[in-house]
Amino acid sequence: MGLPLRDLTHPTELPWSALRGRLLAVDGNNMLYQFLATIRQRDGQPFTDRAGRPTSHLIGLLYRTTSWLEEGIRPVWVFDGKPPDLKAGTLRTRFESKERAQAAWQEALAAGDLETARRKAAQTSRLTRAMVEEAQRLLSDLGLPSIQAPSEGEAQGARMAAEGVVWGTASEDYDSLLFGTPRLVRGLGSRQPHDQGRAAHLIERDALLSELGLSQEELILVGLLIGTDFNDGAAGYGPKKALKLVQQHRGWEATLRTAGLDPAQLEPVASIFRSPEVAVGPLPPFGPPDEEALAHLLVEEHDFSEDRLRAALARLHRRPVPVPSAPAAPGHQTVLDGFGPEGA
DNA sequence: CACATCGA
DNA sequence: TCGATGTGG
Repeated sequence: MGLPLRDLTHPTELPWSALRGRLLAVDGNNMLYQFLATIRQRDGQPFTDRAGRPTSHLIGLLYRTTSWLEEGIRPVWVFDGKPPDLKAGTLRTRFESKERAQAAWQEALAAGDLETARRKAAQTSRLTRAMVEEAQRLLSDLGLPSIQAPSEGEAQGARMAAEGVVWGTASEDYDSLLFGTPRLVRGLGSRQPHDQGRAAHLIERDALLSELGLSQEELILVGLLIGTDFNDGAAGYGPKKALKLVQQHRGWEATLRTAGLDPAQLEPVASIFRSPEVAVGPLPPFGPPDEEALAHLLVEEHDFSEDRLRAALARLHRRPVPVPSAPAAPGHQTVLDGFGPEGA
């Protein structure tokens, strides 16, 4: 998933407390996928309700968002819409690797190798439309906004961050940097002991660009060379070699040709990053949780323990008074310019 | 993922 | 009291 930009970045540590009162566009598909991969039993079986429907995504969503809210982090979940046609190859490759993982999972189980079984099972995770809809229902019952992007969620989040509607984007993938997010927060899930100051990692686009001596256009060029969800990349080019080539500033076409790529063919890929399809409209409001609806969804429909739900909800009542997070450009009418009323 | 439980 | 391990759904 995503593109391997990690080696080019130098993230700074970002304590959760630094995010208090801030709005974050959360990559919903990315997060839910992580939950499906991680929240499993020893043999790799996902958690299910009594009807056999998976619940791992709901477990992760409930606990993680209540943790965030308790710290005053204000998540705006953004979900993928229709993938660009150019993503078809990536989607097919992912499907095939899931099939292989499925077989490897069964093999490991038969061999009694639980550790391998769990790892392979994680790779079989599939996020269905139904799971996303349930997650959106859960968010709505929690009183949290969610946004359905027309296409890539990372693009939608990046635009919202660039417009100052949210402070930054949260994802484990690096795609939103190519989409122009000013701030990417990674590791918002890796929790440490509750008291011992949890920390995420922050990548700031401006700092990244000046460190690498690149423009935003050139960062996209690096992406095209190493490969994105929408193109294969140049043979023999990884992050290091791609960066080195682009740093020679030979221009768009010469750079691609040097790496054996066809500039004309890559133009549509570049335009996905430069001017992606994004939604325009008011930011849905935050509101108070609907505890009855939550009990119905989680306890009655999906067999959650009532005690655990209550414990999770108790953390919402402990949440700090929200500090208004300043939009970057007050007074300017831009996409998603609305700020709903604060919840209780 | 977060929480409960257990043994050093 | 704390890391390791188990449980929840």
